[in-house]
Amino acid sequence: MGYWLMKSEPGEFSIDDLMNMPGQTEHWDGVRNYQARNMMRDAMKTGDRVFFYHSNCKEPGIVGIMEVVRESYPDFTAFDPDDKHFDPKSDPDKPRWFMVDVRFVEKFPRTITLKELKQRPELEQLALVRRGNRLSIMPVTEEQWRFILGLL
DNA sequence: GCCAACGTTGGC
DNA sequence: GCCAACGTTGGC
Repeated sequence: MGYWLMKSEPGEFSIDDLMNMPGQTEHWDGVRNYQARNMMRDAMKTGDRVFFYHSNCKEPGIVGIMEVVRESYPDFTAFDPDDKHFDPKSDPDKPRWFMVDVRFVEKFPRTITLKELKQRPELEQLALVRRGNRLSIMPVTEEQWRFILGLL
């Protein structure tokens, strides 16, 4: 099984929003970064576990867990001129952007804050805490995954 | 709101 | 293919 971390601004889409979706499931649209896209398109598999990270907010950190329930397919928001994430260069016949579907699994009793994650030498290699890293989707090793859960 | 870090764009 | 200009991310 693969492990991941995905960021979202809670003002845009929070873990509570995911909980309240029909089937507690939503497509992870709007990713417009090639590295992040490649991970979704090529590496994320059904059943993979994903940390839900709240970014650009008062208390940035990991707030819960979700699960990949559908593997990559074209991000249709790129085709819609009225959509915030419209990209005229993405053609329905040759889509540039992809997404996966995720389902809510668990909301933590508290946020595991970025501050806390940064203080742990065990997580030095985690992309999230590396200087200047802005990737919105990143892999997490099994060891890192277990260690982070142990912080709760 | 500031700004450092990074990715993308486009002229040459 | 280089690189300056610009836009975005996201912590603080």
